[in-house]
Amino acid sequence: MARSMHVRRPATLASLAAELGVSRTTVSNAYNRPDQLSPELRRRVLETARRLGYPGPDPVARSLRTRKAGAVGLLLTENLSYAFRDPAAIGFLEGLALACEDAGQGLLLVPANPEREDVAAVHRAGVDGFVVYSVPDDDPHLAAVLERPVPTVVCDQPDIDNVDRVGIDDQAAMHSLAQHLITLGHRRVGVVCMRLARDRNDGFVTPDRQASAHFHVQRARLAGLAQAFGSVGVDWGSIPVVERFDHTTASGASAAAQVLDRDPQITALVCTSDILALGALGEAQRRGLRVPQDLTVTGFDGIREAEQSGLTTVRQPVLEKGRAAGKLLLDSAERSRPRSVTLATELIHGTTAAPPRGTAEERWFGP
Amino acid sequence: MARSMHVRRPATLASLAAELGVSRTTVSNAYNRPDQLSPELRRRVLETARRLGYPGPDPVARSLRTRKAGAVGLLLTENLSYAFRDPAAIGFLEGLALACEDAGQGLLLVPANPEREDVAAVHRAGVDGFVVYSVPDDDPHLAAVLERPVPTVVCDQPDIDNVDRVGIDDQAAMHSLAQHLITLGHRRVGVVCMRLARDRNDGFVTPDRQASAHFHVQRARLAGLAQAFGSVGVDWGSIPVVERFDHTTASGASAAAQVLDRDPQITALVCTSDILALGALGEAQRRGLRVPQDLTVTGFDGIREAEQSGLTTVRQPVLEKGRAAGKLLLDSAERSRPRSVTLATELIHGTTAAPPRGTAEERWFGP
DNA sequence: ATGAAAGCGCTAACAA
DNA sequence: TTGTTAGCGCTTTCAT
Repeated sequence: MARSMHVRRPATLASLAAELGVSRTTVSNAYNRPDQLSPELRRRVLETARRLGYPGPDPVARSLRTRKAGAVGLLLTENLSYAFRDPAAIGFLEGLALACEDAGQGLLLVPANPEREDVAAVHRAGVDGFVVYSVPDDDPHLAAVLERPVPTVVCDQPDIDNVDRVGIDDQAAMHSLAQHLITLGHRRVGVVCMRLARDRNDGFVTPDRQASAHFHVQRARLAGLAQAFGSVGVDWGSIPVVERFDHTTASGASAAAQVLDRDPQITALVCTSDILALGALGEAQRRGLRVPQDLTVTGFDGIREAEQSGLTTVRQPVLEKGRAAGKLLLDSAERSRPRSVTLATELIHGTTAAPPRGTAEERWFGP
Repeated sequence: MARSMHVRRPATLASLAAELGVSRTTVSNAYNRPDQLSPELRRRVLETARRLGYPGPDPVARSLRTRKAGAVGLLLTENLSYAFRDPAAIGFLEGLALACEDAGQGLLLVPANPEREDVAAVHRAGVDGFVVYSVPDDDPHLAAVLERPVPTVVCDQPDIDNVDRVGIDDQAAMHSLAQHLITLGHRRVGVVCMRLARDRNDGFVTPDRQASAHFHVQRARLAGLAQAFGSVGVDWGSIPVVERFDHTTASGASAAAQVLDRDPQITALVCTSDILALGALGEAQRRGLRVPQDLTVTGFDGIREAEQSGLTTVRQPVLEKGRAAGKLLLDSAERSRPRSVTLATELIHGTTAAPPRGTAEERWFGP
């Protein structure tokens, strides 16, 4: 297969028009409005274009003129490549990609490194709108996005003035999971959660930090737990809650260890994500704790790996979330803005939750 | 969190300059070259910008002027969302994202639906270069990319004039896997392969179609097999080769069934991808065939799921491939083009390959 | 069916 | 340090 040689842009629409002795309009029409042109002339234009190595109208110049980039920007909290390591994020991406595909729009992954506060990439992104996926509410990248005069949809985020939103009711979902554990008889529990703010804090979390977490999702899930357990008389302040910056099974394992070391008497370990829960499961096994007989472990998200392990968790429709975000953004019918979509979740009764040892409940539910 | 209201772009660099009574250059410098400006003036500019709701220089206009889009385009053979369902593609994407991130470049997923021959998305993409991942060599999207006057890197593709390339030696890798099977004693084998061309052909494949496959990767892998088995006297034309358009475990299962129905005597089933092999494993189980005692099954890629199943396969460094592609593209040092990177592969001796039943080899290797 | 004129919003020499 | 001058390459009324 051969390729024509051209290092520098060899021809422009204007030079092509000059060569042909026609106006720029005509050449433009040859590409964009074939019907505005005699077929014969169009053929001549296209042929001359080929001969001159004219690659067709420059997309950037066209974008400037038409005020349309033909792409949607995606802002992620994490290193760009993280999106491809977290199953939940992958599901979200797939859904979003689906929506973009349907609309013939590109999907631009914006490199927003949370370490550097380099907002330039947001400014540089030539897109018609942004989707923001689960970033801390004080993220400078988010602020930069909101300053751009393009429509935006935020995911897993609290309401923002005049901005569309899609998400789930994290607090209610976690509340119902907690309720389930309470019904089983659990009162003395431990918690493993994801990053609560931009600073790294691998360790125990004060109630204060819980309440003021900058990641909406984590704050809401913890609030759901605190509320449910608080309402049956548990002193939430005394419950060990351990935070991890990195979202990996290894983090889940080490966090679980930290909780279990602090209070070996806990009967249940609630994790705010499946990934963390999977790690916790590993740690339990390492310690010879049988799940669920000796220890109940729960997750959140409903990723496939969790399902395969029989994890008790909350399933959320990640793909749908992505698709909804895309649809919302691309559905430019400027109806009642801002719009808000809250998707349903489902409590998954897996095999990793059971009544605590030696309780009356255990006899009812079987050992 | 509040957001300023502006439906239409409210201000431009020019209007801001006018308001301030300074030149456009000065405003531009305030954003792009802070050092070319007295701090005081800069402060005034930025403050007035905020007051007027000026969101900073328009990225598209800037791109037009600077001839830099700050993004890399990715062209995939499949529906855009497919990339997020195939583990190998995900690994590639992760690697590519890593490289982009390092360079502060965005990654634009170009919606190239293989069904429609709609090349417009390629023309519309405002990018500084393209990475093309495993498309058929006659794909019109590929042709469109090659016509764009930007650098391009192709993956898993035969050499193209003047275009950088990264890949593995598919033929050699498959040859060595075949050699392994031959050593074990297999002669009567069946093959399950991925899509060989743009048309759907779910069924048996003629030798002709094998040799003229438009997907380089599949063609090379089949060639490696044919060569290895041919050299020990196997009549490759009599070997059942079944193709599947969709790349799923379900496809692998049904293709395996088709092969086994055609020739129940085969001792080994060679699949050209792990996904297909995983499906084949399921089908074998369904038929009560023990692997590897009754049937040997092999894959290709080395995805995690394969590793977990103990699949005998060829591991290729998908993440590295993505990263190498990105580096090649972004490393604009215009050295000796075209450059070509061939990464190493590794034969994984899993637990799904053993000598055929009742052979001398079986006695040597154990049952 | 084709052309002329008027920018889209910005940056980069080069001057002052 | 700041301003002037020229476009980057294209599309789009509005005429003809």
